[in-house]
Amino acid sequence: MLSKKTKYAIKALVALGKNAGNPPMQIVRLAEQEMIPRKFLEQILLDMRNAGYLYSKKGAGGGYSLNKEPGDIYLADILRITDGPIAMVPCASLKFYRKCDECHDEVTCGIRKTFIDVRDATLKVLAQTSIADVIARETDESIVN
Amino acid sequence: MLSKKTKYAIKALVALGKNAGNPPMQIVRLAEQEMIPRKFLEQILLDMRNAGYLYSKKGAGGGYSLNKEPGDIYLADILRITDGPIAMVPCASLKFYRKCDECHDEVTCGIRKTFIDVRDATLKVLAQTSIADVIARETDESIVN
DNA sequence: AAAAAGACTATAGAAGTAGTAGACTTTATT
DNA sequence: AATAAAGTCTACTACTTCTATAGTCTTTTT
Repeated sequence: MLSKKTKYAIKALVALGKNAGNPPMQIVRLAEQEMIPRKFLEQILLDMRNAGYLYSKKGAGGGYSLNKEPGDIYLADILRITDGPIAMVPCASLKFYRKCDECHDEVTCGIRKTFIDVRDATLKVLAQTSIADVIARETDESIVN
Repeated sequence: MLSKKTKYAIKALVALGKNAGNPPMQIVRLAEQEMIPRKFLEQILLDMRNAGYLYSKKGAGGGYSLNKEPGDIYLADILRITDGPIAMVPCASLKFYRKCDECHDEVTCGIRKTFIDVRDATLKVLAQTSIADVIARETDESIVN
């Protein structure tokens, strides 16, 4: 399951994406608008900023805005910042590889091979879906289930 | 991330699959062989048994064996027993659907639509991979990464 | 100087995961 | 019939991670 942190992060990026062109948005406003606990959102935005996705400005008239085009921010990258690995087992992770505790022989592990397939299938979606895509889909009612 | 419970469950099913034809396997032996804490494994096997995947026999000479063909036990079903939903958000789950707390309008939610795609991609692998497939892949060294 | 914003660190509470304990039931063997 | 060998079931504890909150500091504008 996605953490709330990740959901909040995506919602914040979407909101900031829609706000592009306008003056930066303050944390408080974003929090209210998206129904996210203010101080929690603060941390999340900081993470995203430190990862280069957001630009922030202090002082009166300051706030947050996107530091990239919405079309260049992919969900896979966001998830990795907020939730860590995308793979379901550490030994199948591309960016957070770690040996599984329970695994003696990784090369012949049937479980690992299967979950590498799962990872690839998941990434095929998440690494190709950008914030712009998410925004575009919001108004597209063609997909029902 | 997969819970240890799920990993243990898969390993146990694989071991029991390989043991098919022989007398049932005792929990203690299975636990030792697969390096799974005995009492924890006990619970897991019970769950799998109550879900119809295992047959158990009490008393001397008793133990556990598969109640289905290894080819008829799919990872998706196991995961659902041990970890619950496969989707990354409750509102995108087929078997464990629940409304997301943060979501006002589900129909137009771009996040939901994307994670339905992820769910489908994941299921395409997990609902088609059986314990028999996992066993088969163990000896197949053709897949390296 | 004051006010408006974000930056950063620490901590607390809640929930979920992993593992342990123990008493009970069924079955086979002697 | 008694004993031993298994699985059954429920409760509980420890640990970790997630969610959220608090407070102090820094920067920028007016």
